[in-house]
Amino acid sequence: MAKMAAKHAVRGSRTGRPIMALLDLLGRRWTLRIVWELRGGALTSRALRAACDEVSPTVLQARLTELREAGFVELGEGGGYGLTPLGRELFETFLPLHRFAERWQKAQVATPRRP
Amino acid sequence: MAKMAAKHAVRGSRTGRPIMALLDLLGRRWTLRIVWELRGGALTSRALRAACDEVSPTVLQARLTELREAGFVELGEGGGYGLTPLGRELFETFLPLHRFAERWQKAQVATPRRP
DNA sequence: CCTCGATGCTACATTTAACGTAGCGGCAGA
DNA sequence: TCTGCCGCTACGTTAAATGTAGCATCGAGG
Repeated sequence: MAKMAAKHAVRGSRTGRPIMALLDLLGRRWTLRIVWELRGGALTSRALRAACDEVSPTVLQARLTELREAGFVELGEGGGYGLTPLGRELFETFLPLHRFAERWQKAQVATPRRP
Repeated sequence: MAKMAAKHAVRGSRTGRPIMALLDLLGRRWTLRIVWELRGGALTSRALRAACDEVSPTVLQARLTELREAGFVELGEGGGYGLTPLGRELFETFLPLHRFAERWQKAQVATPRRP
């Protein structure tokens, strides 16, 4: 199998199942977090970096590029990154995760660790 | 507040916001994919590995351990990994992503790439 | 008993991704 | 002009993922 495709094709995209491509894209470090932090509106790259616990700008730019190519994020006219309408849809798609996360934490403390 | 569990605490767990911990956990390679592949029922470690495009067993075991500690996955009596009730809830939480992914792919081909 | 095959899981060397720090060119305001 | 922030990049270091091989264990068949 040749390496094929451009820089880095989304893993799983060759399967033809878009869910695989999406799961791979979102399964990279900071990707989900970035979308989450942009939920309240556009942020400058530096503000976004601060919101993401001071990610290294290398990864931040890489993720932003990927997210822009995926059509989820855009760089506004006057600067600042924001979600596209599609990106906002994506956010709302996994928004229920928020409430789930809280129930999960309760289950965490309620469930004993490995004995 | 200090939960501070085992080896590597989930990044973001120190923020006290469970969504951060969850986003970090799910934002690791193959984690989302693993949950996805277990949606149809339990799989043996090797079958799961095959389903995940032959991930290296190192990462697979690491993710399975994390997912088990998180209470999303369990190792059945007679062998084979399966989702716990909580894990199934998690899956159903980001199940809408599936339909979104297909709309996304259409938007992908409709949107011009880099000229 | 003894191999055979499959299970869950690990070792380890290599490759890749992420990190951390510094800095670039550009542009607006003081 | 001199700050100060903008988006973005270079580059050396550290951490994670990959790929291949193998271990111990168990159950079914011979």
